[in-house]
Amino acid sequence: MPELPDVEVFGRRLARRALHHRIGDVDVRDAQVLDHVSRRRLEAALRGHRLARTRRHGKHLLVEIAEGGWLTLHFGMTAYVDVGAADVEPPPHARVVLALGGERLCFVDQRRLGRLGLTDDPEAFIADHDLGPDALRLDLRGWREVLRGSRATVVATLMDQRRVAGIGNLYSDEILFHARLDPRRAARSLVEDDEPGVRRLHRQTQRVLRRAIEAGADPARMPRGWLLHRREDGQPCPRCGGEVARLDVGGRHSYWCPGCQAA
DNA sequence: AGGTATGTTAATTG
DNA sequence: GCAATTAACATACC
Repeated sequence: MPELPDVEVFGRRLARRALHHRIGDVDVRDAQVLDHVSRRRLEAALRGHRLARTRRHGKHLLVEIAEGGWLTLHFGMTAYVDVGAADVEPPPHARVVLALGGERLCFVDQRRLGRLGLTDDPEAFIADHDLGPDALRLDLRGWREVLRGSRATVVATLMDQRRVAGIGNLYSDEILFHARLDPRRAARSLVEDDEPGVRRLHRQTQRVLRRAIEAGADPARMPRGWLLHRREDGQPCPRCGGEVARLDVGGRHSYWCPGCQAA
């Protein structure tokens, strides 16, 4: 599930409960989730040290280690951060568990596509991963640049982490729905002859992502009028009642309303 | 048993 | 070089 709002929520959870404690045991239960770092090196970087603050870029969460360095987390398809009391059993599929005083911090990942690593330099980390600007920090001018630079469709552009970081399948559909844009449309055509469309895209990206964060990234708590409750071919559109359609983009399914997302 | 899943990356094709 | 497509990764769920 983890797109920008999910990662933001994980970061806030961690910031609220896992900072400033002295780290005890570093229990790597499954080394497969370690990203180019050995158990030894991870333990040396963490044990006896403290987490100082969090920072998010797109779908990546970075956690500064007070004594130096940053922990990097990416959540793949199924990973999340769990913080609980030290005496409560970690959830199933906890892959890395840090002891933090009375608490324990878990990186949990059923499918093991998530990754946890270390970096000394967040900027270099972002550059190495070829990440574009974070979707929430992109202003109108930034959007024009992103769209102008792409020859792909607007839906592919939104999901391309190298162009703009943080938006995946679910939220690209939601944003385009509220911005009333046809996902198949060429990104560049927006800058060329649809300034109002560019403005809607900017505005709705902000609105949708912020609102999703407020809802704790839990779809059940998001507004009833949102498309994500109707992600199935033939479901009624929450705005016009027309049929939601499926579009296949890059091997996954995207949903939109041909009735209200004009070409 | 087979299809599906909100992500990333490499290989392939046009 | 760019964009689109496909497969692979790994695993639980329906």
